[in-house]
Amino acid sequence: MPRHLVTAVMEWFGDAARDLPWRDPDCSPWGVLVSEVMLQQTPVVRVEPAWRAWMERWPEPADLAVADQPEVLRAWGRLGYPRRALRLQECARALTDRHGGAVPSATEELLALPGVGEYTAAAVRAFAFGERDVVLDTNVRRVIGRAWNGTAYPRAHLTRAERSFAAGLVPEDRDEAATWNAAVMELGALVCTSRAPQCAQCPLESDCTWVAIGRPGLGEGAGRSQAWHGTDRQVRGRVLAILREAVDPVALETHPALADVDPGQLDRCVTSLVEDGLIRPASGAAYSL
DNA sequence: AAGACGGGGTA
DNA sequence: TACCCAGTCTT
Repeated sequence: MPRHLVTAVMEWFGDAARDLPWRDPDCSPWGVLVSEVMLQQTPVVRVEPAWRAWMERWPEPADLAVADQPEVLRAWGRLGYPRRALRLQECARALTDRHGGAVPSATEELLALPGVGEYTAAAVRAFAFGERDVVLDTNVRRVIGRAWNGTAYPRAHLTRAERSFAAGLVPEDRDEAATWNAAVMELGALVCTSRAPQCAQCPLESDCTWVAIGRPGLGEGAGRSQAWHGTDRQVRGRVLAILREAVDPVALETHPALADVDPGQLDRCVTSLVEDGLIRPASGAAYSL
């Protein structure tokens, strides 16, 4: 196992690490957990201001647990996947109910929390508690795949073999493990990017298997572009955007900003939003957060 | 194992 | 315009 690659990434991180508020040594485990949930599919630059406002408003799980849902959804704003906001509040309630208002450090307890899956549980353990764990997000998988395995893009699903290989890279030492997890993720986010990797800036360039074989497959593994325009997801987003801005309940089916939406699709989306608990029927045929 | 689920920045 | 992003949950 070429350990010197691991060392090179950790040394690179010493100079290149971004100064992010949830990396502050004084940041609470709750702050780390909030950041990780927000960062699920939303880039750092958009999360940072929302995270600061969120933490100022609800500094502890107990604060968020008793917040009004419409306020929570408005604070979530345009981060996307708003069901995460509801899960985060459910998570806060679970923390106050089951864990005395604190974030647990045991994997099993973390995984039992709403909105916390394999990645987030590992990330909280590593970044909030300094535990030695295997943190595998899309960045880490891409770096390992390229530098050690010579593949341009990771598979759609995490395999047992991939998890096992990544585990073998994590340093035995607790502090080094924590540094490695943050460092390799940062390398994937800043240098070993998906579309346009900056190999000339990479500490692994001279040791990278993928570079050695000529960087094959760049731009290929992209898969089919996910449809967006006119999808239910887009319509749901538009409905939510209207209700976030509204002071009073809104009659959606006659709303001018939704006039171009097929009535059947609009009805389907409104129904699903109600089922998801994101909106609720108000007076008459109007809806609100 | 596959599909659903937001939204905006970037090339 | 197309692609990408610190994933999770449901079926």
